[in-house]
Amino acid sequence: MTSPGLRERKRQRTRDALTDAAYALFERKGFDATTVDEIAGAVEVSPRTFFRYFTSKEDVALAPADEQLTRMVQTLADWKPDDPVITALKGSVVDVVTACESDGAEVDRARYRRLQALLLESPALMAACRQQGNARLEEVARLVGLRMGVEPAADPRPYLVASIALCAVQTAADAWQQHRPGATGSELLAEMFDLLAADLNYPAHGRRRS
Amino acid sequence: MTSPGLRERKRQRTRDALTDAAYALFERKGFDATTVDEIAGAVEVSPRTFFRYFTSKEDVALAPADEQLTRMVQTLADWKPDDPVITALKGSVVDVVTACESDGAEVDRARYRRLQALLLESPALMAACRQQGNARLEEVARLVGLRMGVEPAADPRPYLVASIALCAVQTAADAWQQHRPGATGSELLAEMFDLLAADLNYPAHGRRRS
DNA sequence: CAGATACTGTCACATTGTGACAGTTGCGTG
DNA sequence: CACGCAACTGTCACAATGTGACAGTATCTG
Repeated sequence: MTSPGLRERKRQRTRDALTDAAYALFERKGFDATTVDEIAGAVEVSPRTFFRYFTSKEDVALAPADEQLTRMVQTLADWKPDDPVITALKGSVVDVVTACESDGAEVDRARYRRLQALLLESPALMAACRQQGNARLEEVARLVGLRMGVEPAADPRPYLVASIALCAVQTAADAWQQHRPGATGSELLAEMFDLLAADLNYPAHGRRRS
Repeated sequence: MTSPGLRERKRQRTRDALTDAAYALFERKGFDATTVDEIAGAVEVSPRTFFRYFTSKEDVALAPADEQLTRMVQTLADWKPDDPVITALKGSVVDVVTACESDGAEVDRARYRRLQALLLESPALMAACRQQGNARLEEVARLVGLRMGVEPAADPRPYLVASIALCAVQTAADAWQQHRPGATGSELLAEMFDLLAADLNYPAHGRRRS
């Protein structure tokens, strides 16, 4: 495995510098009040160049979450094929977050936490975040469809299940930030997935069937 | 009830004219390719005035959906208090859509259908749509929490249930547009809510089939 | 070294969205 | 009816995001 080449290393350095500068400014001024010009200026780079690394201001903020999401989808794709859908979904999500919380760098964990706060602060960023999740929906639905043995193109159920899984992740993130900032993300995620089946039937005990 | 006054009528006419012009242009050129300037120009109004009626280009496109959503939340709030959560959610959503499909004007139904197509065409509009749903999440979660007898501020489960309900609506809309454009919206919605409990446990009872 | 390739800065531009200000028009009061 | 208030509108100016085109510079490949 040869060295990545000077050009690529430089490019990665610029990208990291932009991310760091962006998060530093977000921390200090908030997401909305920070402009792309400022981020680019902090790295001594033209604003035009910023848009060659990130497609938008939201993109740089959501980049860490996007990597996590990529890992989750990949883990789901590789998951033990005999497990039921809900087990595979819960397992891949929990595993990725657990790995991050135990192996990940401290700066990364701080960044995820910071991102949660930014999401509460900026509706625009929240919208971009939901859109980002939605962009993976197709792929998750495909994997879910495979596992359920149905065709996502003809049956909306895989989409429904995939959407609900994303809901659980989103709700866990909200709970982490708003209700129980002390808990670990993996705990909350596991809780959410465990709640899914139970709550939908609420109050199922002693009700009429059909 | 007295006459609304000339001023208010005029304002409503302008608003309707903007909506009509917007949808006509969207139909002809698509959402992204239509500019606010064109919409305003078609009504002989300054672009500045457009933004006094709608906060954004997305807003004018989503206005019909927003009204539906308002009706659904209202119906949920007034729903028979003894029904279980899932029944109340399904019932209020289905009722509103059913009422629209039987009593609503033809132009309205065409507009909902057109809006679905626009959502598929424009990621920006889709993002705005999800944000719009998310804006009601707080309120829906509050109503769900009341019905479940728990406090949404301390327990994330009402949020989870509310999110999932919105997922079901969204998925029904997708299915309507993509898989079964012939079906009625109320049919599909009822189907989605009926699927919720069953699919989440899939295949909890017995075996996965391969 | 030499050409192909990638990266960057500069310039110009379209679009969305907002604030300030002034002119006009409908509405209620005397 | 005349008056003033409040709402509505247009114009101007402006900030910010995002894109296309072009030229110059650095890197990589042969």
